[in-house]
Amino acid sequence: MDVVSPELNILLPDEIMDTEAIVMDDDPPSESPAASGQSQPSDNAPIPMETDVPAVPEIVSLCSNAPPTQRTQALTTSITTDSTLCSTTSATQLLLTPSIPSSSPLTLRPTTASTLTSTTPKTTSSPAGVSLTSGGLQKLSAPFILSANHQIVLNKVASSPGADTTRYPGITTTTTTVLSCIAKKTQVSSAGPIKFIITKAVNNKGLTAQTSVSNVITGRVLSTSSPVTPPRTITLSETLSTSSKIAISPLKSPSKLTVVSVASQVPNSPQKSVSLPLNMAHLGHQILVQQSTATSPAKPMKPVQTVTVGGPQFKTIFPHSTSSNVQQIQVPGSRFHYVRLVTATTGSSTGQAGSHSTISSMTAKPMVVNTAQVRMSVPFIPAQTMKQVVPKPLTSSGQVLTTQTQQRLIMPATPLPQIQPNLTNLPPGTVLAPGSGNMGYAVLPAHYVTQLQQSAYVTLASSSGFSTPTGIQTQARLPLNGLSTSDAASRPRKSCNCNKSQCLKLYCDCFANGEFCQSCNCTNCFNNLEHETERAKAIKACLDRNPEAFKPKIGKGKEGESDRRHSKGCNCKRSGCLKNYCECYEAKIMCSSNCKCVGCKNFEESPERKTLMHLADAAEVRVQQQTAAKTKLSSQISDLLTRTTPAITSGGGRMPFTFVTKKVAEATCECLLEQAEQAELIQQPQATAERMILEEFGRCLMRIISSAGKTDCPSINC
DNA sequence: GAGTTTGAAACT
DNA sequence: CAGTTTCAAACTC
Repeated sequence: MDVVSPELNILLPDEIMDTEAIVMDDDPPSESPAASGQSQPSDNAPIPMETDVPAVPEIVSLCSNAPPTQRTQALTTSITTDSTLCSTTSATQLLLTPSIPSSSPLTLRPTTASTLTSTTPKTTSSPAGVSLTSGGLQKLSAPFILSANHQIVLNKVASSPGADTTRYPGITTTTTTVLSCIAKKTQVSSAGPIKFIITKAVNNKGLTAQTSVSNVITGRVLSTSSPVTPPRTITLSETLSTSSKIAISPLKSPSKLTVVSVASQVPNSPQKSVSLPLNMAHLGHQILVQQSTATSPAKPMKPVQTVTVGGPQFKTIFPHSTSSNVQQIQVPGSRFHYVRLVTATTGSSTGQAGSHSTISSMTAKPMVVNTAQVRMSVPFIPAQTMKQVVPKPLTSSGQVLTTQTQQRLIMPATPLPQIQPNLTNLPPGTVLAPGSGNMGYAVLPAHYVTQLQQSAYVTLASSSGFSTPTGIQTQARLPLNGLSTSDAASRPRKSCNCNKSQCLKLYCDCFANGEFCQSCNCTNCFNNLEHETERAKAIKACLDRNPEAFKPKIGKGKEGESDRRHSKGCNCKRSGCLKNYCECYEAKIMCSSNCKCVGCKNFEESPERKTLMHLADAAEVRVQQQTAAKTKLSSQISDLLTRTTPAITSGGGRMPFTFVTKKVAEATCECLLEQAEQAELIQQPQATAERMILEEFGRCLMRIISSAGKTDCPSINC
């Protein structure tokens, strides 16, 4: 069956990260009969961001039309297959298993096998009115294809009491329905099994067992033939929260469910449509569309908010009412930091603040996502502070989108130049309008946000956008090249010195690490927000050359560092792999069979390596000793000062110099001056006078010494 | 700090 | 895929 046990779900995050570790479950052919006939392009390579997704909940939230009083549900559907088609067209229906324990994950099962062969564009809609429509996948018959790494998150909060809940039977909550689709490019293997896994992410309270989701969400997943690629997951998570938070299945949440394929079909429902270009899958973008739950029941969400792909009106809005609006997403193993911009809690939505959203994929077209409200998460630089994004009021359509029903789009900043906003003219960080060309998204590196913190807010919105203040959130570092998160966090950010690459090639470490250049020594740098268009192109070019380009080169070892190895291997010829020229040595790992190095000395038994290790250890010991010595000395000095200070006033145990206070010195000087005056008065020769003064000085010293320990403040009397 | 060496990335 | 060039970091002086 499509349902994955909760235990298995717990493992999902790691599995998702490690694509190889993920084993696709073979679905009975009956489940995806149509899929067999279809062939999906498997060209897409997983995007680093997407591959790292495990930690990041990928959510497509479908706003439910349930009454506001109902609790929010987030359904997370995980597609575990390598090649995944999340199309609205698929006939597959998801069913919620009845009587699911509150803690137990929700199970959606496709009532029918997903049809991959459908040539007509199809639309999937959540009960909330969110629909995914496949626009032009004639041959693929898939509404849209998401590469494995891509995440599409549609999160809507159902607010309208009149909303159609029938499609989501059992789901009574009006809160947030989240459907996350992570689709990886897949080769269209002949019948790829489709699996649905729906997990109740947070709370199951409102969920009734009887609810069937079949109509609500239809997902198709084509299993890829490539063994290497891990299955992708689409997760529908149900959350109770009425807050603006995006329902995200916790990384290790036991409630997480894995759904192989999910397709929602809600034809005819007015919906926002988001068209995703096929190539988008290549880029591995994450798209998060979330409609936050309306806090006030008085304002039911409108059933449909249409996002038109390719439409000029794609809008991205980042409400900034609170710092909570920005959610940090840390993806283990990924160099990118994702920042999830979450819709503000409450707001007045006017016009068609989309309670419904439609995502349509068009085969050959570059994707244009048009949504009144879309939020995006972008890979971020680690340890950066995120800043606010303020939604701007939409002016063009005359619709005012409020934070309540906003859809959020999370996308990697990198790929998809088609949807890349033109940020060139934007003041850094303040407001990001949907770029020239219909694109309503923005890529914000964390540090950039930090840089912009002084700005009142950062707004990502369509040209007509909204404006609202946003909060600030600090991001954690992502693991970098096999380094643990903490290591990465401790790792000082290196500034590059690029001159000719414009910091848009992998030569540039900043760029390679998915970071914007900041405080670098580079010249003619394009690795910044001002050149986001160029940067996006460069990223795409890199990914075209090597889909793994932004993935960590050092695989994480499962059994310790010994298992860490360079995914690609080094190619050293002269360094013996014992210098930092060698990426293996630099990563403090030994060369492996992946390496093509010549004269390698970076292996376990290498005497040279051992010598270096010993030297390095010795040096480290010396450094540690020096540090310890400095620390000790500093501590002693500090302690001494601490002890001596009170001794001045208290007396006993004082250091000798502590008795020579200013007062004592002045008294001594007076005594000496008086002695000199007396010598002058009696007309003593200079030599005698000097002797008298010295003798007096000696007496003063004796008095000081004798008074030491006797009084708090020695007195000098001539 | 300037110049050299090195190997990954990019290019052909 | 292999050979060459470009590039920036690592290294040396």
